[in-house]
Amino acid sequence: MLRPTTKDLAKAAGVSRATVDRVLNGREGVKQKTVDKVNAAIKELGFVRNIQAANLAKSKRYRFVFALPRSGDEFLRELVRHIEEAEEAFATDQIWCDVQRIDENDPHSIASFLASLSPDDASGVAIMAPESPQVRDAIFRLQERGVAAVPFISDQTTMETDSVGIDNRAAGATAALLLGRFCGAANGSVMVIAESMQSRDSLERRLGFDKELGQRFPALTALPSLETYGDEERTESIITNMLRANHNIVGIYIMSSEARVPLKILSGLQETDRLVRVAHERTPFTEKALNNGQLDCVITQNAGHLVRSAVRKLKAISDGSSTHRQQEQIRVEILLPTNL
Amino acid sequence: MLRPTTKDLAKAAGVSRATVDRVLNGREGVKQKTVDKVNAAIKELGFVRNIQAANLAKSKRYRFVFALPRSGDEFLRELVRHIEEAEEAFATDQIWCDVQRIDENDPHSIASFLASLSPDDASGVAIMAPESPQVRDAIFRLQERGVAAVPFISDQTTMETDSVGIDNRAAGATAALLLGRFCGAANGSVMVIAESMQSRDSLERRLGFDKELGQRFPALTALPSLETYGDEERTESIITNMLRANHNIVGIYIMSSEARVPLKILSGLQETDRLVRVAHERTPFTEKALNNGQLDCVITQNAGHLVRSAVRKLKAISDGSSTHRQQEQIRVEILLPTNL
DNA sequence: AAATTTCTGATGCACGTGCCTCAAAATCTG
DNA sequence: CAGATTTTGAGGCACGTGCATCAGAAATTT
Repeated sequence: MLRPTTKDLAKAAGVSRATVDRVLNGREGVKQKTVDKVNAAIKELGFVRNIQAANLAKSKRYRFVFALPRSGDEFLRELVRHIEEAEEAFATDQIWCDVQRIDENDPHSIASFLASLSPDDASGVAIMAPESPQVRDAIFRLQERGVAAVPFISDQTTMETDSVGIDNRAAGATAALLLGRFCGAANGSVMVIAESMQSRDSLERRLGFDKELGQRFPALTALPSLETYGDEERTESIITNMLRANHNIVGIYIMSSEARVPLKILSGLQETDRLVRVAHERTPFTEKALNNGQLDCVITQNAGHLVRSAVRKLKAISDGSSTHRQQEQIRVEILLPTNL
Repeated sequence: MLRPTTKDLAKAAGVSRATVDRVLNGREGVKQKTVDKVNAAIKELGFVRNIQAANLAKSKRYRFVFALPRSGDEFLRELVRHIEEAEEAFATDQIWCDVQRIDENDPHSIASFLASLSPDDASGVAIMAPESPQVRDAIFRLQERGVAAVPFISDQTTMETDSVGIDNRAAGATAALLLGRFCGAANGSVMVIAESMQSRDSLERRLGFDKELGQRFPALTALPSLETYGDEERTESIITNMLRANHNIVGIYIMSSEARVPLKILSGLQETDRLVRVAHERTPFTEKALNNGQLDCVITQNAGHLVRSAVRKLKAISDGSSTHRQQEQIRVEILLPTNL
């Protein structure tokens, strides 16, 4: 019933607690033979280090930094809110969380920010920034210095196992499937609106979307992606132009994580009522849009889960333990007016 | 940067650590005035009890029992799997989990099982059983004895705030919305299959389903619920009879949490290919069915989340702390072949 | 065999809290 | 005011682990 302690381990291995301690914490000056004996005992007894007690002894505290883009609209605000909530929820685990804004389009400044972090400032960092060689290198050097790091929401190919976020191809495919089915038997074309096609996330969503739409709904054609660059005027003009040029549009897929502006523009236009509209990310705005029928469906990743998963992953890396895969997989969620 | 300790509290309140301790742990023999002083200091310093250290001192271990129905098919198996996984994941928190099978239709035996639990055996129980006066009373007495208890998946009206599970009306409504939209412009009727309409869960799903279908899809009519009682032969006969009697069926809603048997029977029948099929709960079987097109959509509650949420809730009750609402709300998830 | 080096054991303090005892101080009672 | 009672303080041990020191044992080299 009780978990074995280091004392039990020592007895079982026929060594002293001091030696067990040396082995557990990888200190040198222990014969291989003795190390093996201790490891055998660990296995035999099923010893699990009591991290609470260990942290207490070390008076260890975790400080995790969320490096988030400086720009952004509602989705980002939601993230910050959830980070603050997580800070409270994890308070009993001696975990502090901070948000640090970074210039997502300036790899150099991101890299130098990461370079400035020492293990004393932060036990871990969750980084939301597009992939770039500088950032990738900075992350590696961080890890070498003993600071945990996980890519957050935006992919970094280099470290896929530890990244926190959804499978964007699956998200795109899901959007296609729902949009297609909601269109019924209609045939026509689908407008796709993105913020920018530079990021890997957008590319993957588009890839998944096209593949699924092509396979399952031959009657529907996806139009080329419109890129808003986060500029409201530009958004308005490209959308109206696209609608003018294509009279057979039956659906709209808003791929970017900030849906407010494009959707506002669409709602202002005539004759777009019958269009099936799918967007990404739960925000106060998309919730309202679902409820009043401006959106038919929202594909989202649970912002709270994202944050908590990042925290748990960072803590696990810090502790040198492993998290449970299953728990940390972020699901592609589908939001309808009925399941908000 | 450091969290204040009981020592700091004592100094701030101008009392000794012993008195702080008496106040924190609600021991008597402290003047109200002193209690107030300490509480004021707690607030002022933002003191948060270090539960890890406290548990260490008490050498507290949690044992949580999941009381699950003896009968059941794949969904229940999934639950058990997740409970075992949670046991590992929570090992570092000194938490043990056990599964105890109960006779879900015998309130008396459930009540006597609950009555047999003492705080020494279990720090908390998650109970999956239909509502009944005996069970409700037994739960109350458990709580009085200092054993935490949460209703698990199946509702107990009496203690709604602490229950772990989805909003079944929302689940039913979501099923209706998807089924309706997937049917396109067709009109006809919808077959509804349940295990039994005795349980509150089924009633609520049906309620949500009917309301949504009625409001949004006047062209579709929901037929009366077919009850399988978990009996395969019976299931087969009622389904074939229903199909024979209604030639305008366009969709099927399998409301029970075990979809395997009904769906197997449907697949064996001719002419049911074009029907839109919606079922509940993710299991190896429903996953396969989604992939090969036997099911169009699955409404589910994440079994892993359910289990972990129950554990966290039980622990929080045990600790006398509060969990964060947001995190513990179980979402109505929608599964399509693209987002498995 | 002696000297040196490498390895191991014994011991003790620390972390923050719970819980216990004993004595001292404050308050109340008659 | 004395005596009884309630309230408070001081101190110490425990939980399981990390970390440090020092002495002694074992292995290796000279």
